Amino acid sequence: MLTSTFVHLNGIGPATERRLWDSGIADWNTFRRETQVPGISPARKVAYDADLTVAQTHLDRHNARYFADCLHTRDHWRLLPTFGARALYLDIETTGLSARDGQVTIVGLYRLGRMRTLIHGESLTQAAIQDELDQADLLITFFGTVFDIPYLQTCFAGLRVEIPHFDLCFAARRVGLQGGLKSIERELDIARESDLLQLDGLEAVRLWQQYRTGQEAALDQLVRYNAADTRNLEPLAACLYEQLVVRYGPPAPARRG
DNA sequence: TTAATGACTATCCGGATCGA
DNA sequence: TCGATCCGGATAGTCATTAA
Repeated sequence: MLTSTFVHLNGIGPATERRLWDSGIADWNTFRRETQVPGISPARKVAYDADLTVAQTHLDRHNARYFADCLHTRDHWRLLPTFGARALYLDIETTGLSARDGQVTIVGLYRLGRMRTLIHGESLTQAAIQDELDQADLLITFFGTVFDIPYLQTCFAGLRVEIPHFDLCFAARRVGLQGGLKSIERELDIARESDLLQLDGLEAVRLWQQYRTGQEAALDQLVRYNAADTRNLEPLAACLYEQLVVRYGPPAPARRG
């Protein structure tokens, strides 16, 4: 999918990219082999060839950060096959107040098949979050561009997010799935433990308050709730990716990594 | 309830093409 | 080579949506 992408080139949008695909130019190599491309002047063709060579170099070096900068966030989903193996799935819980007045209570991090839970007052530090981000190639959240990441960056000034960010909330909307994480999970038959089905973000706030008054079991349930939210982002991302490819990707023969 | 972002829409402007 | 035309990318403004 990534080597079929042309919208990162200055002056090429979705319509031109679609036209390229329809004319048989399905990937970077094919584009560069052509001596001329209809609708693109020879001078621009030379510039684009150079840009694609640079992009190929970064792809060969597995440099996801390059594509974070040159691709619109709307198109970061295209990076899933290439960088998904080293994706970091992230979900936070808070005290329920605004980022200025509140606190992060739990940070769930799922990477390489391993769940890590950072708890306020115990393991939750800026360094721990930064360490996970630095080791990942792709960040995947639900509504994280609006809520999780800005909240974390308010609580932990200087936290750097330099990797591409695939926000599943807006991806879901683009394929016609409205609603929050739980309702979309139900719609796509993504399972979670039955005793966690009734929980939501506000309940998570109450569980934290109960834990602070000494109820250890509340923390256990909160951690499991957060882990379910975080882990379920993986099958949700895969499902949404498939739908995005059908809707916005190249014709079937060109759909590769 | 608040804040912030993406989606959507309208408009503008630049670039490519084509004919004289 | 120049000018007219058209296409489409860029931009600005507005609206809808979601998180805890």
